Amino acid sequence: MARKQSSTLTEAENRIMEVLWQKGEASVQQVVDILSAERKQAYTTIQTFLGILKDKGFVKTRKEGRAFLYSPILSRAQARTQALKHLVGSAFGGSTSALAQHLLNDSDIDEQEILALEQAIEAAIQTKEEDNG
Amino acid sequence: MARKQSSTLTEAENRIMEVLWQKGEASVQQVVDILSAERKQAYTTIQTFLGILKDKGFVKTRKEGRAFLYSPILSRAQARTQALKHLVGSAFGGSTSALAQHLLNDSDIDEQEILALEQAIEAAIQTKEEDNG
DNA sequence: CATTAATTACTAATTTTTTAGTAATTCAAA
DNA sequence: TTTGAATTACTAAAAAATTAGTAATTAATG
Repeated sequence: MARKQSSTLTEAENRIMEVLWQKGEASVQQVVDILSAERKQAYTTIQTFLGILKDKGFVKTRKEGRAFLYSPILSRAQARTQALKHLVGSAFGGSTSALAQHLLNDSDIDEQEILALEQAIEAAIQTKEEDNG
Repeated sequence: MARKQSSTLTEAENRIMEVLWQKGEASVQQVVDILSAERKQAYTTIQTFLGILKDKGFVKTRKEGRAFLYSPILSRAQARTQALKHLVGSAFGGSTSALAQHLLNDSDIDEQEILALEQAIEAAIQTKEEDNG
């Protein structure tokens, strides 16, 4: 027996989704061009991954002339939520608080960022209070 | 060509490290017994993973009678830092702030947890101020 | 219309991850 | 001291992830 398929985007999938999120819509060739700046990859490699993303329901296509144009169905926020849930589940015992604690105490987040975070939290609390009446 | 080996713990590796973190030290058999409550796995499967973890330098062994006892070299906090860094790098464009923002706005963290988080942040700020004089 | 360039569809191969079996060893007990 | 159970060492194999090649198709252009 063997492993089960990843519920979140794999790294290669994520790189490609990043392009689609940035551009909104792109052909295989366009993705190749953009990714080639950082990382040389064959046209057919990108094509394969776009096919996988299509199969998984993360992108949709429309035909423009001879080529397909790919666009995201899964949003960046959705992907982030999935990835975060996955990490919290596997590495933080399912506790978001444990993750937060870790961010504050053990990781290399600096004071500047903590203060920014605090303000974000204040804002979030305001919003939630408004939501709940 | 193909993918490069994961820099962080894989899921199966993590499950086993979790046992070692909890117990401090354990034999193959003990890990099997503990994990079998949740997930039936062959003795040799656990043995293989402990070998992999040894190769990767994440655990060390000492011989007790006929059996080896395994204990963590990599701490849970270190593993969490690695996993978090990896996630922030791949899914949050390298920005810890983006992760924090996401936690507050887009994920399903509830108000209770946000309040707890705020207190943790207050405490963290206190600590950092003390550190910096 | 034939050639060519881009694109798609299909196939293939390698590494990692996950899982487990078999053979050999070792220590204890009958 | 042989038997047996636990353990190790080694091997195997399948699914997932990553990468890319080849053949077929399509559309434009000389």
